[in-house]
Amino acid sequence: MAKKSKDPYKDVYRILRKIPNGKVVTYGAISRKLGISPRYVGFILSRNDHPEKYPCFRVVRSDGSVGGYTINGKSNSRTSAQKRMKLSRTGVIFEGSKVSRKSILDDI
DNA sequence: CCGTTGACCAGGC
DNA sequence: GGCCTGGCCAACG
Repeated sequence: MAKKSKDPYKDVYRILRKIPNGKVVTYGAISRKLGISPRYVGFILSRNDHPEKYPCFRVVRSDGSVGGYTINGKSNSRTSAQKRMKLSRTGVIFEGSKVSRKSILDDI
């Protein structure tokens, strides 16, 4: 049941830590789990204080496209390319420009 | 209090 | 694949 967290930031980071290698979660799955809007999930990740420390690159859009990626307030084609590289390096399978459905955890 | 903005989602064309 | 619309919740000025 999607109960609202008191500290969505903390819960998002906790979820990131329990994603196994070679898997990703969607913004929607997190939003349903925490009872917040998917937009807010992205907003939280964009304000990630430690982009190198937390595997925020393991969050993708529901259609399998990688979505955005912000580092130090910068988001552009280069950072999204980094996101894809990190994903493939951790074992995530790509089908063209999208993440394979098999690599996506629809529920947490 | 109100309007705008977001690393989104689902549905339609 | 693209574009648009309505909805979502919180943050910000």
